[in-house]
Amino acid sequence: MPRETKIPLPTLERLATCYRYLTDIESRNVETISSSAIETATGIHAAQFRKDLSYFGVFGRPGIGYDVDDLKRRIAGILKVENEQPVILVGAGNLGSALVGFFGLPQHNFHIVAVFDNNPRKIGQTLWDLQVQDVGRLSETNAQLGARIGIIAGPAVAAQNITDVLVDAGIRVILNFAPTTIRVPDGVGVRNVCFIQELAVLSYYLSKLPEPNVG
Amino acid sequence: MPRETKIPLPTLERLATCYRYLTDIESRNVETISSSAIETATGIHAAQFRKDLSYFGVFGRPGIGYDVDDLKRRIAGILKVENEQPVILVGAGNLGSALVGFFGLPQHNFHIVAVFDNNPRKIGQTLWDLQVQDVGRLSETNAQLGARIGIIAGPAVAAQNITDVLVDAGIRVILNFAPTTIRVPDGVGVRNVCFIQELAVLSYYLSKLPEPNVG
DNA sequence: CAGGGGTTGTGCATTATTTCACAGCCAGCG
DNA sequence: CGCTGGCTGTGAAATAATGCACAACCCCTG
Ligand SMILES: NC(=O)c1ccc[n+]([C@@H]2O[C@H](COP(=O)([O-])OP(=O)(O)OC[C@H]3O[C@@H](n4cnc5c(N)ncnc54)[C@H](O)[C@@H]3O)[C@@H](O)[C@H]2O)c1
Ligand SMILES: NC(=O)c1ccc[n+]([C@@H]2O[C@H](COP(=O)([O-])OP(=O)(O)OC[C@H]3O[C@@H](n4cnc5c(N)ncnc54)[C@H](O)[C@@H]3O)[C@@H](O)[C@H]2O)c1
Repeated sequence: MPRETKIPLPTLERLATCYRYLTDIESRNVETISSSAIETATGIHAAQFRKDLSYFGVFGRPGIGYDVDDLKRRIAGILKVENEQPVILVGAGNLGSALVGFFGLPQHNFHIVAVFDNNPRKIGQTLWDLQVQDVGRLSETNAQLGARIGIIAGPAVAAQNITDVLVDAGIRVILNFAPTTIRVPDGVGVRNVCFIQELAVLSYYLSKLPEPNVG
Repeated sequence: MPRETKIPLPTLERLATCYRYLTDIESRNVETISSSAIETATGIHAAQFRKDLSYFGVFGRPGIGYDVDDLKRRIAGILKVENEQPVILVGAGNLGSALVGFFGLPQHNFHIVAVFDNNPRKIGQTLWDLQVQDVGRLSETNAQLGARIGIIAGPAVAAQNITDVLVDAGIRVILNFAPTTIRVPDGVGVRNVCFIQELAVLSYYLSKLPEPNVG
């Protein structure tokens, strides 16, 4: 029963998917859930899921399954999403405003606590309940906020620049929406989200799909 | 030299990343590029990249590297992104409007040609240069547009519903932004993009990161 | 035309991840 | 209490993906 071995990245992604699902069904009054029920709901292979949990010493009850409430708490503990976490966002454009207004974030304990931009026209504007601040003062501001998670929603050309500013301000992990690869020093984590890339892969799928068998 | 064997999904994702990068450097007048240069720019391991290309019979020149222009065209051909592709979008909310206004899409040949919603207040509104249409008429409209790529930007509770409508209208691949797992019939491709999941994984990283070694 | 520095394509070893399959456990029931 | 149907945890086998290492190749230079 390895407790602290290296965890495969796919395992973490599956746990996150599952966590999302558990928050869903929590509202309905489901008490316990089996790994195979999770498979049908999320597409995660049942044995895979059980093994994922076993990495962390999370166990269900044979013959019964997992206690929904407990399972959710345990996964939250693993992913460290039990407590509210401050997040700062750079780039108050189209995507940035959508993110600030996205209620799904606070619902999952991620709170955007500050928004920055470098455009004088944007600085000072109010986005939902936040005032856009000058990116030049990011470091200063974050010294007080203490956020360690940052989101890049600025243009690709500025992404590296923004990255450097974020890292300088003590940000330790970055979610990057700009369609470009950013360089970070060791000890800083990055995940890229690129819609175009997703569409490109879908486009490939599309070309390989058999013709529809409609009458 | 396997031409039409099963292609690993990571290979496609890497090609998409690389494609994005190539469009970047095309503007500057770079003629050729080596796999190791691609590695430093994108983080994709050089040998890996060469192997990825070899699946498709795309070859560079030993001692020289790859012709940028040609390579870009070849990858575009693989991913089938050489020609304009119509895309339809469901959900004219925060995220939906950001997507419609996102110039990166047409730049990469993806054109959002119609937007649908079920909220009477949204229907008829103009989003950039598109008028929001009633989702009830999606199938009818798409019979003319012939789009085969669909984007879901509606709420999670409606996602399955929207999926069914899309599939019914002849959509063959779906990019799903709703934080829920959707079921599709065989022969329909799906990719999910879930920001919360990304943040959750980052949150895990964060907890495992060594403390910053700042003086 | 020989030699050198640089780069590719790819078989093979290595590492990572998934899947199988089954012993062991649990609750309910007669 | 003993059996039964259902579900878990996990070692071992299978599959997938990556990284290595090197022959083959190309251009340039002298
Ligand atoms: N809009 C979308 O749906 C969408 C989708 C996928 C990816 N993206 C990517 O997200 C990023 C933002 O997209 P958008 O549509 O919101 O663009 P946008 O132009 O609307 O917003 C970009 C914002 O970043 C600000 N900015 C520019 N340079 C900056 C800097 N150095 N420091 C701080 N702020 C700076 C600009 O002033 C602007 O407000 C882009 O990289 C885009 O490719 C957008
Ligand atoms: N806003 C973000 O930054 C963001 C980020 C990540 C994921 N998401 C996800 O994207 C989706 C949309 O987010 P949003 O912030 O734009 O929400 P939103 O509420 O602003 O927009 C949702 C839109 O979908 C429409 N809609 C609802 N039911 C529909 C149906 N059955 N058919 C057609 N249209 C329908 C609504 O009328 C509304 O216009 C949500 O699932 C959300 O979780 C949003």
